[in-house]
Amino acid sequence: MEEPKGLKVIAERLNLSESTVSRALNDYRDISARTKARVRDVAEELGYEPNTHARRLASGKSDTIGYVLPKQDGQLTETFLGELMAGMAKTLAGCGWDLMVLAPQSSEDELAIFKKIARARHVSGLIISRTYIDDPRFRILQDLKIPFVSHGRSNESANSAWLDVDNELAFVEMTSYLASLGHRRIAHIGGAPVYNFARQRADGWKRGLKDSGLKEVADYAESTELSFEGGNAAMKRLLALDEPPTAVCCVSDVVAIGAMRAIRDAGYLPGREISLVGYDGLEIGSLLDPPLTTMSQPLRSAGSRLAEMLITIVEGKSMPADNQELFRASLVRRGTANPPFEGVPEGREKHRQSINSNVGGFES
Amino acid sequence: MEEPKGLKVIAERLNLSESTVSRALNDYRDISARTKARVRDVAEELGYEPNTHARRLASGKSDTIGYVLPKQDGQLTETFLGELMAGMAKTLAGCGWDLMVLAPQSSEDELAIFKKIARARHVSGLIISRTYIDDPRFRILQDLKIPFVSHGRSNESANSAWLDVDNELAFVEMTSYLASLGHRRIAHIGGAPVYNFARQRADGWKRGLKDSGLKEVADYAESTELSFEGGNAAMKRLLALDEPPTAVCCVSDVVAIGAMRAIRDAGYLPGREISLVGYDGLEIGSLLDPPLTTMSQPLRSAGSRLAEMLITIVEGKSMPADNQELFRASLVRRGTANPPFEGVPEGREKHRQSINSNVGGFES
DNA sequence: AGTTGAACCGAAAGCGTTTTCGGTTGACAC
DNA sequence: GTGTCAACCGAAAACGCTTTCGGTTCAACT
Repeated sequence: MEEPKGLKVIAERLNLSESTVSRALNDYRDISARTKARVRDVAEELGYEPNTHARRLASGKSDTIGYVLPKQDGQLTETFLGELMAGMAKTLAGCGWDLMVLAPQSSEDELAIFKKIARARHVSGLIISRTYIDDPRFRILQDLKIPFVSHGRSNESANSAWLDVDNELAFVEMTSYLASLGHRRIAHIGGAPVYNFARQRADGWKRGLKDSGLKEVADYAESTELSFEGGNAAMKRLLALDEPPTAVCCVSDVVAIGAMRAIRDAGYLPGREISLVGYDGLEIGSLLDPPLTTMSQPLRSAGSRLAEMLITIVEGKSMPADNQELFRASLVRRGTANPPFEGVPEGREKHRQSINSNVGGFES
Repeated sequence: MEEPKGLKVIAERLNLSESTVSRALNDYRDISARTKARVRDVAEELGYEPNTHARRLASGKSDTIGYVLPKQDGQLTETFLGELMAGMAKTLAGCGWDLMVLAPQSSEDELAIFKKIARARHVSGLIISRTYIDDPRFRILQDLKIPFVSHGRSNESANSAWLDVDNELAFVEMTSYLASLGHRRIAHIGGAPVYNFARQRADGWKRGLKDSGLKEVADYAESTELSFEGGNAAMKRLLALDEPPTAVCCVSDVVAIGAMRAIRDAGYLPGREISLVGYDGLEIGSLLDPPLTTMSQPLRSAGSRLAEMLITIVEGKSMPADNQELFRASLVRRGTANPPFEGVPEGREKHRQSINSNVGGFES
């Protein structure tokens, strides 16, 4: 028993034409309220669900947007992906849109994907992330006339849509906070200067120094890769300076944790001899010893907002340049940012002794 | 100047019919090699890209599979999502398939999504994760005749497709490893017993004890939520026992890190007085102090394999029950698993003193 | 010469919607 | 009555592809 689906059955059941049924379901206003109600009832009763492909073919819309996963330099263990995508998927679903994931393997692959989308148009818009200071994707997407929103700004993003966290402000606050605790020698461990957020954060640090009347020391501006090892290595370099900093602003929690390790290895206690603040608000930071002070940013709402913005752009209801929003990060005070250490050297010695008493079998 | 896309243009350029062009591009074998070549050349030259919706409508296939995000109990900060999805998206893209993300907000919502898919069929198959011991979704999806693969087994998964890690074996190995180091009092901090992996891991621990000739102590079987706090609280309970364990198998790295905290707070050093092993292989564990010994599982390849399996099932090339695969986790020896501590009490005292010298401002 | 059968290709019927364009009502005003 | 205007609804043409069903050609085999 084949049960023929579709508008057809509904139409036959009601002695209406398919077109009337279609318009009734889509709430056209040249269909009487009574008819609409009857149609909806029958549709409900039959469990009717429109055929997505037919609808999209006929209407010329795709009701789909794509999220471009960051190209994986190494492992793709971003903790924010889940929250971000959940935020997007939820709001999209609310409007009947779908979320598709694109996972380019390389820049060439990414370009090929973009070109394909530009032609096939089976995806109406894109959300990109991990933006670079000079990010060629902005122009490429504009040239290809693919609507998009970026999670993060770029030099190229002046007249495109974006949602970003005010990284600079966050690092101004971070730096000022450390200064207000009494620190005068505040360093910065930044990320690779290709990433736009890395530059913004470094700028914030510089401005924070200036605001607090501190001068910028060139040796205090470190830059490293966004990993534990990166933070570790950078902190080691800072510690080797003639006059090491007493506080460090870290570009990310992961880097900060690497730095903590270096601090420990040098026989100090993070948050005591050397204060530091991370960025990301990772839950894991709260369980470290001592728990990592950090700045946290909203993620789910960001995903949601990104989706909203993109939809209005795709539908032509607003211009890209009118969709630029700055979210704000907030300081999470935990244990690694404290006033400068005034203790006697013996504290340091004692600490080194016990912390580093290696029981054997430790590999790192 | 409207440039008409489609098969039509190609057909006209070559004086062929649209149907021939279509079959040429789809490599039908009743088209001569010469014609195929000519068609492909022109298609290439024109930058032809078939209209996805038209193709799917005509063929009745959707070439799309959906990944169901874990329902978020709390924050969705799974570190494995990125790798897993990248793995899926990559292999899917290789076959011309799309990956769509579904983010159910609740169980009811999830059911609604399933029902919709069952009717609209715009998604040909699903990948689900975070399976429960008794997971209603297995039967629901079978009843709705939606092809699916689960990442993780369940009581209900006997004749459905799944890919899982041999959690039990992993924990047997973990437990045996600790026993081989000389531990006799080995505890387990498990996850909520609704999750199937939690049960498997607990079972593995029990079997590992038996294999090593150790007897299972009821008080050593802790169960908690999968968070830092959960691990922390469970470890506190273990430490409060008359005869605390000397080693602990933790259901996840996150839980293990929480446990480490409790160990420290009690004045001990993880890996010295109390050994522990986590599970997940999180990179972050390697930068802890001491670095966390753990079991790591392959993720990207799992995502890739899940996608492959689902495709063959959707295409009817294999039965669900024939697609059941067990991956294997591997031990990552780092710093928190060592032979039982034989030291004198003073070591402990010294340690407590310096570790807990609270500089002030620590919140946790 | 007639038959057979590959090997190739075209015509045309879908696939299930949306949307344009008219056409038919009936009410209401002139 | 005739004209006008809403208010409703139906016919039919897309949308761009796939796929079935033949049809033609030409070589090879009786």
